[in-house]
Amino acid sequence: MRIATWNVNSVTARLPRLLGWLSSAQPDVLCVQELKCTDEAFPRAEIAELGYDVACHGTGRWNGVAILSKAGLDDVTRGLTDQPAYEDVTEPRAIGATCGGVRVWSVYVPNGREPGHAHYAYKLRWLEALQATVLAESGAGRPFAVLGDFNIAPTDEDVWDISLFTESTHVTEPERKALAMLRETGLTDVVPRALKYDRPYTYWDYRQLAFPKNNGMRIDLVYANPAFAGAVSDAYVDREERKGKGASDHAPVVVDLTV
DNA sequence: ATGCCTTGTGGTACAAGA
Repeated sequence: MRIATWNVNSVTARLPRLLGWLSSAQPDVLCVQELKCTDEAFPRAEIAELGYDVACHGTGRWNGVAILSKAGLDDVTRGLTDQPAYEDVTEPRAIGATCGGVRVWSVYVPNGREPGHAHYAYKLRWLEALQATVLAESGAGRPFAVLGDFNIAPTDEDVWDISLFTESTHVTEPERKALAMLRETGLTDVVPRALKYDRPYTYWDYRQLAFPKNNGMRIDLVYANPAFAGAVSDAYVDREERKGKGASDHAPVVVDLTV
């Protein structure tokens, strides 16, 4: 089974590239983030034509997550248990489903904006809710993984120049502690191969030639329980999809499983 | 060339992204 995650930065703007990538990479399951559209506006028919069942969770111009599956799509859950709100809005940032016996969550962790900002505190609270959901669902022998845009670089090596991040989110100790807590519940960081250069970055800013300079970050992660991680036969970042006109600023992360 | 930001919304700019 091939399972992938991709922050598409608007599913409607990315639709031609999304359809092309689904056809060429042929994932059985794709976790999508940053839909930037309502469920009504989601391009369901075009994706269904490629053989995918769709479960989406979007409300409009910000956020939005989905799971596309050719392997079954059961027990869909929208939102985390006790998911915190931001400015009184519980945002569409998490959706779970069971696909061919594999439980997956597609998540778009809040950005945080800057340390000290209310959005940063919200990010940490949100990660606590994610941990509670993981604790409730990742046990037993069923393959389980949280895939998505975590907006956290797990180590200093996961950003192109750590010296530029002294005042920034994505690399702070509390954010990394939240990832460590997820690992302590039994999840493993499934680190993909880089297809070029030495680090498997998944995001490059649109500005300042970040992609040609490989000024990237690894923030799109796959956190898997032992049954999932033990079945991984390969994992890579499809950086080819970051090239050219009309690309998302994130590249897909692809994981192959023996199940 | 992988190439100097992109998106949706609302209105002829702006917030948000990380």
